[in-house]
Amino acid sequence: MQSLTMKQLRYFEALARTGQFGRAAEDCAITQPALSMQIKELEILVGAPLVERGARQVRLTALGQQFAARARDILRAVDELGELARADGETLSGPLRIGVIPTVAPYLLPRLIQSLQRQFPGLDPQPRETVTQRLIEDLLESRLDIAIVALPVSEPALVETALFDEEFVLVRPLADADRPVPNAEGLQQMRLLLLEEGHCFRDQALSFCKLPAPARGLMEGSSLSTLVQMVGAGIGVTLIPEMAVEVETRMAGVAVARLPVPRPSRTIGMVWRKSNPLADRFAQIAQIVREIGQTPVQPMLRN
Amino acid sequence: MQSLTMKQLRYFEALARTGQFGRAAEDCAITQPALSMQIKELEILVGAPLVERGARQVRLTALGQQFAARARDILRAVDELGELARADGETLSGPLRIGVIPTVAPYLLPRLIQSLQRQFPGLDPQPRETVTQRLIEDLLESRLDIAIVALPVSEPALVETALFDEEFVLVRPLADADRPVPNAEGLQQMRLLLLEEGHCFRDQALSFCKLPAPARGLMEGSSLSTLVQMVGAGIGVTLIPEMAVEVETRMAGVAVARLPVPRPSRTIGMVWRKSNPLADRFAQIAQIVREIGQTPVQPMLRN
DNA sequence: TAAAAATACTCCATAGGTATTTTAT
DNA sequence: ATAAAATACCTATGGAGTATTTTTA
Repeated sequence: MQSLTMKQLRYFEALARTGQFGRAAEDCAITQPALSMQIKELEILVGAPLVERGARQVRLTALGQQFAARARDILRAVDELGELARADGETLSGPLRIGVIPTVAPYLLPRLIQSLQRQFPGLDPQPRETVTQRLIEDLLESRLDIAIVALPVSEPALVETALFDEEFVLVRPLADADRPVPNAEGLQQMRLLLLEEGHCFRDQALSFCKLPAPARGLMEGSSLSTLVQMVGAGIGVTLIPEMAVEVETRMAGVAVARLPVPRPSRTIGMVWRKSNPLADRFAQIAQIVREIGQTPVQPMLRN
Repeated sequence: MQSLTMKQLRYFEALARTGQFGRAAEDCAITQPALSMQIKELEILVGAPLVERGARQVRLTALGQQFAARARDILRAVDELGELARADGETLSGPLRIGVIPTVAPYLLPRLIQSLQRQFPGLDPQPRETVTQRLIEDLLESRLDIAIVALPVSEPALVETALFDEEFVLVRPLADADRPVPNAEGLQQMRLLLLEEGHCFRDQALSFCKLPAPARGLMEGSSLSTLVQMVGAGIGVTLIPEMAVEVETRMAGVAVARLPVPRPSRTIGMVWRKSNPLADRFAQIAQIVREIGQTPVQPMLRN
C-alpha cells in the first residue's frame, strides 16, 4: 500500500454515513471484512485513527470528521467528472433529475417534459416535486441536476437564472364575484386559506398581505387544488399563482379576480450547481422553459 | 473495469502535463504500456476519447482539457487530504515549503528557520526564493505551503495576513552624506539604481518616486546587494527596505538616510491556500514571524 | 450473550513488467 | 528511419470472498 485510492474514500464515506462497518459494506456491495481491511489501510496511510470502534456503532474521530467532509467533496467532484462526457456530445441525453416546487409543478411539468423529449430524444427527464428547501439540499448533494423554484435562492454554490414572473390572483366564492376586489389590507380581514408550512408560496402570500405567520394547523391545505376546493365550499378565499388558474379553477365553481396594484407576484427561476459539467446545457433548458412560460394556457380572468 | 480510480486520474494528469505517454509513465514511475492501458481504460470508462494520438506528441481533446482541469483539482484535494493528519497532532512536523521574495529572504529567513526549528523540532523548513508572481503560482499549484510577500495579493483562493510594515531608506555615496535628503521629486533627478524587472520592490520604488517604468537594461541590479555595491562605487543612489540596511550597508562604504515624510513603506505578509489543512497552523507561524519582525537587527540610521 | 468488527486463509482479477509490433512523421 | 504508442503475454500483488475468532455493551 502506498497511495490513497478512490475505493478507500468511497468506503470511508459510506462508513461515515452509515456509522457501521456492516451497513457501509452492504452499501458498497462488498463484504464487511473487505471494507474493514480498506479502512484499516486508510488509517495506516493517514497515520492516525479515523474511527473509534465500538461494538454497536463506530464514531468518527475529530480527524475522521474533517476527513469525511473533504472526502465527500472529492467524491462529488469525481462523480461530476464521470458526467463530463455527457456534456460533450451535441445532444443532451441520459437521465436528468428535475426538481420543481409543488405550486409550479402541475402547471409546468407536463409541457416541459413534452418539450424536452421533443428537443432531446435521448433525454430521460426524472421530475421530483417538493418544497424549495429540500430541492436546494438535493441540488447541493448532487441528488438533483436542476431545480425550478421561486427566486432568489442565494446559495453561493448554485447558479440561478430567471424564467418568468407570475402574478398572484384572488380566488373567492362565486357569490362574492361582484364585490369589489380587496387590496392587501382588505385581505387581512378575510378568512385566507393557506398552504401548509414549508411552501414558499405560503410565505409569499402572507408577505403580500403583511400578515404575521399564523398559528399552525388551521385553514391550511396541502395543495392549491385543495385550497380552491375549499373556497368553492365557501370556507374562505385564497391566493394562487396565475399559472394555476386554468387548471385549478375551471370546474371549481369559484370566481377569480386580479388584485389591484401593487399586484403581488414572484419570479420563478431555474438553479443548478455551478460545478455541474452540464451547466451550459442547463442554460439551454432554461430557454425552453421560458418559451413555455411565454405561451401560457391563457386563463380567463375577470377584471 | 467499472469505476474511475485515482491512478487513472494521476496518470492522465501526468499525460496532460507532459504531452507524452513515455514521459508521463516515467513521471509516474511505471512503464509506458502500463500507462497506455490505464488511459485506454479511462477513455472507455468516460465513453469518449480524451487525447488525440500523434506520433511525436499527444494533444488533449476539448473534453480531455476539461477533464484534466477537473482532475488536477481533485488530485490537489486528495493530496491535501493526505496532509490532514499533520494538522491533527499537537506539533507541526514534516517538510514545510516556504517561499520568500528576494528582497526579504536574506534578512528574514535565517532567523525564521532558526525559530521554527526551535519551536517545532520535527519540522523541516524548505525555503525557496523567487519573485511574487512565481510564488503565487506555486502556492496555487500546491508546490508551496506558505509564501512571504508584499501585500496585497488579492487571490480569492489564498488567505493573507500582515506581518510587519517596513520603510524604504535611501542609500547614497558617502560623499553625499551631508547633503539634504531628497524627497520623491528630488529622487527623480538623481540616477536611481533599480532591481531588474519582476521584483515587486522595483515597482514599489518607482511608484514612490512617481516615475514611469524606464526602458529596460540600464542601471539595474539583480539583488539589493548589487545595488548597494554600485552605490558604493559612486554610480548612483538607490532605495532599499529597512530590513536590508544592517546586512547590506555595514561594509559597503555608503551613507544611509531616512527619507522625509511621507516615507515610503510596504506591508510584508504571509499567504497560503485557504483549503490547506494546515491553514490554522500557518497562522501560528505568522505570529512567530511577527515576533521576529518586532525585534529587528537595529540598523544605524542617520537623520 | 448477541451483534458487530477483526483475523485467517484462499482465490482470482488486474495492474504492471518485458518483449515486440505498429504507426506516423 | 526513428521515436513513440499499441499490442501480446506473463507475473504477482492485493482486493475481495468464506469461515472463524475476538470484542464489548
